[in-house]
Amino acid sequence: MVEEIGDRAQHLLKVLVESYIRNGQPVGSRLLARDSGLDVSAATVRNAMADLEELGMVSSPHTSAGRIPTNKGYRMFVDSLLTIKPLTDREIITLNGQLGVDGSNQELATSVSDYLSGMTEMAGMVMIPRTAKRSSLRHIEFMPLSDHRILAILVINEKDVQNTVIKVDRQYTAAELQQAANFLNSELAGHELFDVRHRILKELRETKDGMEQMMHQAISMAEQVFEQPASKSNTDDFVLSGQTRLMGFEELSNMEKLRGLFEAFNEKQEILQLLDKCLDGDGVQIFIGDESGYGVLDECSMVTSCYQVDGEVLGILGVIGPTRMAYERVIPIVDVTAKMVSAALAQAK
Amino acid sequence: MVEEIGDRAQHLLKVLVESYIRNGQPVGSRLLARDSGLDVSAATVRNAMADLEELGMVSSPHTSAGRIPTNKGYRMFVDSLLTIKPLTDREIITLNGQLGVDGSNQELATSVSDYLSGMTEMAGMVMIPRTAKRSSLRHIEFMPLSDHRILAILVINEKDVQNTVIKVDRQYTAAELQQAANFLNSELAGHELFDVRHRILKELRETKDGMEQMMHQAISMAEQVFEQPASKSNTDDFVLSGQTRLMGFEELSNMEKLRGLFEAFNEKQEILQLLDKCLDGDGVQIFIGDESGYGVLDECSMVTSCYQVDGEVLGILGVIGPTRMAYERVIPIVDVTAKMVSAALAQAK
DNA sequence: TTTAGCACTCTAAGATTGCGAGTGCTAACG
DNA sequence: CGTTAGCACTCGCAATCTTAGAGTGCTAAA
Repeated sequence: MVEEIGDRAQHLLKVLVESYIRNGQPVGSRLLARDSGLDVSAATVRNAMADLEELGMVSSPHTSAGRIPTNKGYRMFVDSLLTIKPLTDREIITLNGQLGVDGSNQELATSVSDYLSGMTEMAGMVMIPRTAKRSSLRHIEFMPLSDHRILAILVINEKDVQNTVIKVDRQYTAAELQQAANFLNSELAGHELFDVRHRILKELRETKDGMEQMMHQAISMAEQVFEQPASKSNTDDFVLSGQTRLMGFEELSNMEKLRGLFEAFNEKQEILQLLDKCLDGDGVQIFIGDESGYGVLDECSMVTSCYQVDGEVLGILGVIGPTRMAYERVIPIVDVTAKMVSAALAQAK
Repeated sequence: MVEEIGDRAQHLLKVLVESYIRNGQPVGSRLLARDSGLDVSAATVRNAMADLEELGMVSSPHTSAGRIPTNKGYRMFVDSLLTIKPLTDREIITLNGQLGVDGSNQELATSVSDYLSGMTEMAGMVMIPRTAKRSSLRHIEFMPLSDHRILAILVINEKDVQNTVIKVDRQYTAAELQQAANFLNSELAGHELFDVRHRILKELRETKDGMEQMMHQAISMAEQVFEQPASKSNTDDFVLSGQTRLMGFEELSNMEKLRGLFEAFNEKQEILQLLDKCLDGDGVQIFIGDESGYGVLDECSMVTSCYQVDGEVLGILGVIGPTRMAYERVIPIVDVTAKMVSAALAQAK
């Protein structure tokens, strides 16, 4: 099971991947022998290549081209061969300047995503998971609409606003709704959304009898309100930017592939699912090619990391680009960005 | 100034454009002579073609290819030669089924845009102009945040909510803010947004002295609130869908062009500006190629129409696709869609 | 004014060729 | 036994050439 790879072969693989990432050209034995720094002949390198090919680390596009890394080769490269290149101070300062904590989460996410895209020249993404355990209800408000409908406005977490239309069985006056909102605010404000969903139900069951009619109705309205956001607000907490940069890469010049990719971006749903998987892992995570089991990402890799406050994961950010990307640069960028976002959020709390 | 084109030449141009739209191939004189239905020889057609070329209606990619229409040729075609093909009843019914008036404007716009994209197999777009004269303020509400900031929530037009963070010079209590909101609501609720922007200023000036401190402050808060939305909410009232369909067209297989186009979609700003121009015109309007003076739309055309209620224009909708599109189908689709949206909105009012 | 005829032009698609890069194999070497 | 040099072989790429076909413009006749 354990695949044996000699030190020299490992080194050669490393140099090969680096060369291929730099030039995008299949790497031949002569060139590799020269660039490796080892004092061996091309023939020796060829033997090593044959071994690596057998292990599925490299492959040749055709008989007389050099070798290119396979996904498995990339995997080995990033897992154990990669030499990370730390960010310069200047780059870190730039990032810090971009991070405004003033705006809403949406705005923060957008600016971070832009930053990631700009630094890597690929597509940047930031996701705020919908479970959002940290979000607490600040205030709730009702407003009568026509046709037995009510507009409910939730203020969450200091700066985010969410609104939902619910339907009720009769027309309510503004005063009635005010009363209902007052009641709900006194009961629920300050609690976390997750808890709210459960406390509501409990309260309804337990104190069903001894309550005023009005409160009864207030609670059933609240129920309606808190049912929806889980599915509806899903799409709003994912920001992607710089997609068009991906059009510049040769490996994505196939229109079919590219179209599939962009359609996936539009769907969001599937990408989100994929990102969900990263929530568990700590530190930078990398999906190479279709490791994600997601066809359209064939020739792409995702480099992600989660950001967190007080040890609790708040979300995921990262970049998406061609598999042939400069990992040694991209990885620290994603890593540092995640840490700085974490810090910024902690400070803002 | 008036360019003379004989009846036969016009007919030939029509057939040529139709043929080119269908096949995407330059049209030669022999084929054209046959398809035109006229009883003339290819040589005669050639003479006519030479005239049309001189007038700038057609051009040949190279000496021995057929002719293709120029933008000017397309323009003449859609202006005076086109035979519109009405929609089938079934298509109209489908559209009607898709139009839900329940949701917010945003949702309505999305579904219409999807419909347009689906029917034409190109990109659909729906814009709600930001001037939004019809939108009236329903309710305003303040909520204290930390650091001398206040969250202002506007309810507009029955179902849309907008929120803005403003900064003030001191901390206000919830009660104070409630009082301010009450005052503003009594003064402003029910008025159109456009008017509100102006009434506020007036009122400030005129009654400056005889007012309570609180109201003074309320007004200056309101000023801040109504300043921002003009620029901020610009981006939210434009929906585009099916962009990826454009990737299927040969004329857009040039990566540079395509990228420019998609970047323009992301910017939104410039497209909106363009759409603004259509607001004046009545009925279906068509931009062919770079008539818009907007480089990235080189090989594209836009077909738009505005939708309105009570004779007042509410917004623009339309499709964007390659210049070589089936106008005789697209035009009625856009036309009918605009009318049905108008009707749906009138009914909902 | 229209038409037929004709020489001419240009492109797109094969076919052919040579070159260069790179391989795999084998035999020799330390 | 790992390493190396040598060599025949394969393959793709680009350049060159060829050919077929489509279409044109021009001219002269109807």
